[in-house]
Order: sequence, then structure tokens, then C-alpha cells
Amino acid sequence: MTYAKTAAFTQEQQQLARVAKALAHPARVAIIQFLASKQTCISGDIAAELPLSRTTVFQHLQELKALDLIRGEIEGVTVCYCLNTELLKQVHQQFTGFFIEATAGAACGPDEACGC
Amino acid sequence: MTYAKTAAFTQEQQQLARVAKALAHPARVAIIQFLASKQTCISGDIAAELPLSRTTVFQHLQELKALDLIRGEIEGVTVCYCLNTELLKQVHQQFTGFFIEATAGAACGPDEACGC
DNA sequence: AATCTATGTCGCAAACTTACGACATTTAAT
DNA sequence: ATTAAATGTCGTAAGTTTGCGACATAGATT
Repeated sequence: MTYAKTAAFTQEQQQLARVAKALAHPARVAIIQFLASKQTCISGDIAAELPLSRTTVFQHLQELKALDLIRGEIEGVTVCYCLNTELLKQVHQQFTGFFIEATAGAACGPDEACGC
Repeated sequence: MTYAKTAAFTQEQQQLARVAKALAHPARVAIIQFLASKQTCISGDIAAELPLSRTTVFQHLQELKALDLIRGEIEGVTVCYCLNTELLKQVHQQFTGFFIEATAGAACGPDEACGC
């Protein structure tokens, strides 16, 4: 018993957790920022920009691709990776909804704990 | 070499990844939602609400507490857990900034890949 | 004091993640 | 046809996460 018990949670919770997981490594955050900074879709030499081996970067790219957060099209000998901005916008909405729900109540302040 | 090479990324990237990681498990998302749903800060019988053992829930609570996203104060025999809404708001801003940056460019559409 | 209840802590097992080197494949040049 | 460059795939090693049972603590009751 050590598998992730994801099945027992709501689709919403699973979806949010899935995306959060995709962003849960600085390399993947960096990859998304890098792709966003390039107006033109850049090839896999993203690796050259990061302090990681090409293989490792490729692996991170695969994870992002698995969630369809980024796309990759083979163009001859290079690959064109780019952000799926549509999906990212949706995800943004999702996170916003979550955070709004979470920050709605008047719970603990910054320094003191709650007074319940 | 299999440790996380976090040191090589910016503070910003690391911070975002750290918080994302905290949300990267449906149980933790559920815990936050549960705490948010209770106007009064509820004790650790959060476990009763989730399909996980008390020990496991406690562990998830520790992770959230390590990032200060939630607070926990011992009150006699019960514990009062609650959300750090201030921090959550900051985190929300952080994520929003990231997503806006990421969705600013006109990259791939929903179905076709980019045309670069 | 003995007990009950709500917590917290340890240690372990299984699964997942991160990182990489080495090898395979594919397209473009020479 | 060879070779070179850019990718993709495999296998492995080590670290981290997830989940839980068993045991330890600490107030509150009786």
C-alpha cells in the first residue's frame, strides 16, 4: 500500500493536483517560462539553457507534454516545442477558483494562529 | 546523482515549484478545501473526512504546515488547524503572475500545434 | 491512579521522481 | 554511401513521496 490513492478524491481535486505536480519542479517552471519568453517556438536545445542534461530535460518535457501543457512537433531534424496557451489559461482559471475558495474565509492572520 | 538540482534555478522558480508541490496531491488539495469550508478551524479529525489513515493525513498536514500554508495550535486535547489565508493570497498572486506571463504570447491553439 | 481520547512520532515497504550515460533513429549534408 | 547533428529511448541508480501499523504522549474523566 503505497500507491497514490488518487481514485478516492474528486475529479476536480485530482485535476488540480495533476497540474500542480507538473509545476512542482523548478526545471519545469523554467521550461515554461523559457518557452513563453521566446516568441518563436524553440527546439529542444532548451537543454542548453538549463543546468541539466539533455536527457533529463527531455524527460521534463515529456511530463509537460503528457498533460498537454506544451506541444511538440517534429520538423525535420529539429523539434518545435511550444506552450498550449489555451490550456494554460484554463488551468489559471482553475487555480484562481481554488485560491479564491481557500482565501474567502477569515482564518488565521499572518503571525498569530487562529483564535478558535 | 539523483538529488533534485533545485539550487541551479532562480528563487522565484524554486518558490513556485515548492508551493506547487504542496498542492500536487489530491489529499492536500482536499485538506485545504476542507479547512476552507469550515468557518471554524477544525481539529485533526480531518482524517475522518478523507479516505486515508490518520497517520497519512497527519503527514500531509505536516507538509502544508512546513510551508506555513496552514497553522496548527494545540488546544488541550484537540488541535486547531486553519488556513493561513494571508499566505494563500500571496501564493495566488504568484501563480497568477506566472500564468499571465505564460499565456501572454500567442502560441499554439487548442488543437493544432504551433505553426513555426 | 487508571483510563479514554486525541494527537504526535517512528520505522518500514512500495512506488514514483530525478538525473544521466549509452545507444538507436532520423534527416540533412558532403 | 558516410557522416554529422538533433532527437528520442533504455536502463540504472539514488533520492523522495505515500501510506500505514505500532508505539509514545498528553490532557481530561472517572
